Amino acid sequence: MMEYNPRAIEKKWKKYWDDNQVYKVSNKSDKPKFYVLDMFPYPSGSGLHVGHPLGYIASDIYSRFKRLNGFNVLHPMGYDAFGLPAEQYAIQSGIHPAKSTSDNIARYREQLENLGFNYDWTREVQTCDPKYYKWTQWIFLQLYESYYDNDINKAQSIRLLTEAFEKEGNLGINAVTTQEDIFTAEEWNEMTAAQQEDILMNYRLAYRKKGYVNWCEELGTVLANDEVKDGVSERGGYPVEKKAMLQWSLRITAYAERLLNDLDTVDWSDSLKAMQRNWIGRSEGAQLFFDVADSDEKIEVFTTRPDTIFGATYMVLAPEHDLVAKLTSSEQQAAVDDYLKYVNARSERERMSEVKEVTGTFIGAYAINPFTKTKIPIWIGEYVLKDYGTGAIMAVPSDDDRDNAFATKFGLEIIDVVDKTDYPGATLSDKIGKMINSQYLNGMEVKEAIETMLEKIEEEGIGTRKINYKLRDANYSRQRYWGEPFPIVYNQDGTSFPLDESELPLELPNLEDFKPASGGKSPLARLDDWINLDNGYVRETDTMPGFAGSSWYFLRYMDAHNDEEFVGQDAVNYWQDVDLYIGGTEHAVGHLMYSRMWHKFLYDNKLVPTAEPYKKLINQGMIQGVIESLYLMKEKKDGFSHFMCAGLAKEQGVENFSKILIHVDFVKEYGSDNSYIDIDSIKKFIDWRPSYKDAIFECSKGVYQKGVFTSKGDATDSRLVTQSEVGKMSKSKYNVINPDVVVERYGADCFRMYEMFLGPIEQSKPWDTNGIDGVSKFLRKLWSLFYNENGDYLVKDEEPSKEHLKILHTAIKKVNADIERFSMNTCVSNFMVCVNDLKKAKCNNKAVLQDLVILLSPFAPHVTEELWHALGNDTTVNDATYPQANESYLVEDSYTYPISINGKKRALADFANGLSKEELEKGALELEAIQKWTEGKTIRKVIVVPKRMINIVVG
RNA sequence: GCCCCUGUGGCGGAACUGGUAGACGCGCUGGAUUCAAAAUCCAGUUCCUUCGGGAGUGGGGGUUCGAUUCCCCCCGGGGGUACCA
Repeated sequence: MMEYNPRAIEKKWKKYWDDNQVYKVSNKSDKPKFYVLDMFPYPSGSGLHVGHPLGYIASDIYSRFKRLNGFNVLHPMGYDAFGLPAEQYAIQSGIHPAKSTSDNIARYREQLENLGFNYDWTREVQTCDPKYYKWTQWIFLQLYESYYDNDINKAQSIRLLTEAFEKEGNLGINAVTTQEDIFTAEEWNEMTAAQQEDILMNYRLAYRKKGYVNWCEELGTVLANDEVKDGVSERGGYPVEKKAMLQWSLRITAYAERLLNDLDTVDWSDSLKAMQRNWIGRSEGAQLFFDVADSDEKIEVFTTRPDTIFGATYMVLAPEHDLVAKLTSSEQQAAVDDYLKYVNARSERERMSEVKEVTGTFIGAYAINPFTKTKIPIWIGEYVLKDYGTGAIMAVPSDDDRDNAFATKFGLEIIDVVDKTDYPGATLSDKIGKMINSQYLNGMEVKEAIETMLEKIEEEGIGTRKINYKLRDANYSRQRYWGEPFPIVYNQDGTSFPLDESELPLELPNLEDFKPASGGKSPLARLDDWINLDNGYVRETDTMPGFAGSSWYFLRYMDAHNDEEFVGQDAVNYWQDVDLYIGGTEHAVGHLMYSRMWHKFLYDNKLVPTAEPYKKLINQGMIQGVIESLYLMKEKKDGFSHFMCAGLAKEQGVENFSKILIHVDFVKEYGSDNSYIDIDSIKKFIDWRPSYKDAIFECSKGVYQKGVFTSKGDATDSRLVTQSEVGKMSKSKYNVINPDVVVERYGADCFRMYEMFLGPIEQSKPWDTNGIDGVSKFLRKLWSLFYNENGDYLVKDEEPSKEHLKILHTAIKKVNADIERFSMNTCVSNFMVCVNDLKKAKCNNKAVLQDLVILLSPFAPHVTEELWHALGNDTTVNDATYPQANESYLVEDSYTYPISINGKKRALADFANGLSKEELEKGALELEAIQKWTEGKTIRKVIVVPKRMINIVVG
């Protein structure tokens, strides 16, 4: 072969890998296992851009590296194939989501294969495949048939619960539940089946309940908390409102404490763990009751600051609180009604964006402060949330910013209870200071006072210690078509029944019209034949959310074709858990939280051997794009749109211009300060945006309009400078770079190495196609160690020289260490150094080059497979043995010491290894370059660190 | 507001536990080869400089013989979260 030809080489070896099933992985092996997982992609219609494969390349390198080091490596891929976008697309286009999804999957597969990944495709899964979602439905039913036992701290069969109810009622049951009323065994046994079922719903881990949910009108569905950002839907950015609906939920709150504590056992980034801890939001405090004056009612509140109770001068209930109706006085009825009307009219978004403004109203009732025994007014206010704590607070305006703002606005009493004069600069959230105006607490530090009050509250029987979580149960119903149907039917009373396991999977029926049904229902609600069963029962018409299928997919890869179990026990006991998970941070609180919960549930049921699914997790950064735009004058010129060069626009003040996005493909030297468009580019732009066909394009070289360029001097072409900035790579920014295009030009090996070379995987960085030449040159240089320009094979099988071995083993040592710490960018640098040095040293030695080929193969699998065979091997390089660094090749007989005067480097000098500290000191002081600095000065100290540096302190 | 991450040449980025700041690559400059270009190769490239040196890792302080690295304060960028009681 004459020169390095990636296109031919890559095609050839892909076929070889395929024909020989090189990447097929067995569940039976004597080798230690290693499981490398990529985050489950949703196959979107726009395909992959260069940002997506970043994590896939890193995981591919690592899994190849592990395989070469003697591990049996599982590295699978599949698709999170149910989801909203396909359905939204179906509504617009009429194309069935199954069709568009499978088309998109085909495109993804093609793009992924193009990059030479070592996936075992025989294990591919798709969540929309009935063979897969049979088991999603099955796990849901296990959740439905379980409750959480606080005494043994794990999930238990609901059968054990009903047995206990039959014998002793629910008094002795310590379970996670929303059941408040106590009942005896007799009462339970006398209940109707429907009544019993209602009670069980308060215990089931998958349960159905009417509650306030995030309703998105535009998407026609309910969303989980993590799918709502800033009061709008994460997908699409549509408004979301709180709506009371009958919905399925998962009792993830049962696992809050374990989800929090077990974060200490996994190797994840601090920021990711922090996000999860925040989302769980654990806080310790007290739950206590305030009596209501002239009433039997009590108001239950949660507080983390029981020490400040002597400063509690009023109470606030959430507007939706149950007691509001009961406690409102007739005089205040009109005011309360007005206020509730106002609150209900406000969208979630308004409520969030106008946080600064305090609103509320007095309801005309009073509570008794249990410690001061004074009557304090009860208010309602938006700032108290129905679904956190008890939906009611004791307000301490002196020690809480929100209470303070409220009290100030409405003229409520403020009593100082914490003296912070000892702590200048301390804020209210610091929880420090000395107690005042608080009877027996006076003089105590806050910490001590909290503990004292907690004891006091329990002693007096007005409340208990309590731990609260921000984490809410997860909405599990979606009023959509393209998701897993619930294996649930209802009788005429609305009581739910699970389908029998033998009836699974409950397949998603076919549909032609994908618009939501009326009344906030899924399109499935229109399928009368499907809904209504012969026995008079009806089916659930909602479908499961996206996180259902993705919460356990990594288990299915272990045993993808098992028809008997969701995963075979032999398989799961062999593969255990995921050793390395690479993916973006966007799943921090959604997918990662849900799948951890499912895993813990399966663990409680002894179906998986580990308590956590993902041992180590790396968040890859985003690859950003360059966003290019043109400056368009806000005022038209002679009725024509008028674009101007960025330079001219800046002179005239950019506020007079609007920025019009332009496709980066049209821009010359895009991304640089000098990015510009010439006449050719302008023509492309006009073809793309025909509304600007008559526009004026003005730059310092001249003016272009309607096909004519009028030069301002002797220029023959336009050079209209565009505005470049770094931002998200996305279809809507017209800056998407398709990896296929890069691979076509430079080859997959080059693309893979260049993505790694851009920088650390965790960091976000901009894509710049220009830089790829460096990696391309490197690969050609590598090739040139094997073949000269005439195609002559240069490799010689002889004894390697010491120099060559040293170059090789330096690289082995560094690359090995760098892969282990996922520093792929420095690995690429090390390869470049190695090849540069071998080239300079004119190395064509077989032993040296063969080890180099193995070392490089995880990064550039195609070219190394070619060279591996060229070296005379006839099995795949994947089955080679990874070279180990031999320190004896690396020893030097001297070291070049930097010699500093007062910490500032002044000279370099070679000293033989093995010299004593005294000899090194003497040698350094004798140097001419050093004497120049020490002359006439006192040498106070000399620090000698062998094989590092010498520092001379003079004064 | 709170929490987490981050700040190094024109650019992407190196520098493992404190020890030669700027590896490697892009870009740029000069040169070789060429009729010319591409490709390739060689040399240079942090800034200032009176060519002795001086300054320098967002800014200011500190610890140390020595700080990009550790500590304190401040500023900028990114992400998460938000009336969470």
